[in-house]
Amino acid sequence: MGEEVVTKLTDYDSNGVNDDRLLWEAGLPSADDLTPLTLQLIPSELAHAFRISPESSKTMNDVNRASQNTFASLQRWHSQDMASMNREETVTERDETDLVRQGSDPKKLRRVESGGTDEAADADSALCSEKFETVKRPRLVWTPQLHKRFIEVVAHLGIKNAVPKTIMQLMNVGGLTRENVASHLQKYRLFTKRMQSNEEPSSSPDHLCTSRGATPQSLRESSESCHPHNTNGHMGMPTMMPYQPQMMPMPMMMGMTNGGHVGMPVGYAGGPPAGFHHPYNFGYYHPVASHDN
DNA sequence: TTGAGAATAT
DNA sequence: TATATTCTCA
Repeated sequence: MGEEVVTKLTDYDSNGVNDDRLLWEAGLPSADDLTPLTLQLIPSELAHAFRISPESSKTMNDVNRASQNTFASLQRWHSQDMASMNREETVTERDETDLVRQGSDPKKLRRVESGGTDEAADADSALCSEKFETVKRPRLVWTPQLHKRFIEVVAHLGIKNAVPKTIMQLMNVGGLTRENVASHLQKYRLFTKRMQSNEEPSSSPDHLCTSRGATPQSLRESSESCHPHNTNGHMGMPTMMPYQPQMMPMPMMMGMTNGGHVGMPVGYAGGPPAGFHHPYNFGYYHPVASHDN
C-alpha cells in the first residue's frame, strides 16, 4: 500500500507533468460522462425559490481558466514540496530518498528550527527558511513490517548488543534514524519488562523458547541458546538486506500465521508471542492470561 | 565527543 | 498511546 504510493510519487517526480496527467486521468470518467461545467446546474426558478443568488453562467474560457489555475496551484504545491524535501536532504547530508517518511537527523534539523545563527542557515532564502521552520517532520509510523524487522534484528543481535545504532544499521531501512530506533527500543524494553514482571518465576528457558508465551528473556538468550537449527549463532536472517517497509492491510496481517512469516527467526518455533506477531499489541498482549488459558 | 538510555513532551 | 525530543551519564 505504502509502496504503491511511493512508486507513484517517484513516477511523478521523474516523468514530468504530461505523464502525471496520464496518471491522474487514469480511471477517471471520460469527458462525455461528465456534466459540462458550462451548464448551469440549478434552474433559475429553483435558485429563485431557495434564494440562491444565480451564478453567472460559465463560458469555456472560464472553465479553461479555472482548470489552469488548479493545475498551476498543484504544480506550485508540488514544487514547494520538492524544494522542502531537497532542502532536508541537503541539510542532513544523508541519502534518505527511499524513506518511510521524510525523516532527517533530528539534531541537525533542530538547530535550524530553533532559529540558529548558523551561516548556512542565514544564507538560505526566506522561502526555504520559512518552509523549514514551519514544516514539521512527519512522525515515523512503526508499521507491522517495520516492527517485525526490528524484532528480527534485536533477536539476531541479542539484547546485549541491541543498541539503537546497531539495530538501525542492521535494519537497513532508508530514513530510519537512530533516534527512531532508540525511541522504539525504549518502548520495546518497557514492554519486555512488563512481560517479565508478569512472567512466572519458574519459567525455564526451554519453556520460553517454545511456548506461545515466549518472552523477551528468550530474546535475551538471543539466537545462540534458543535456536534448534542454529549452530553458528546466526539465525539465517539475511543481514543488510535492503528493506522496503510495506504497508499491509490489517486483515492480511491478521491472517498471517507462522507460515506467513518469511524470515522470522527460527527461535520462534511455534510462533512468536502474539505481541510480536502483531506488534502494535505492545499494550494488548497479556502473557499471563495466555498461559492460564 | 559520542551514543545509550531514561525522562519528558507532544 | 505512540513517537519525538531532551537530558544525563558513561
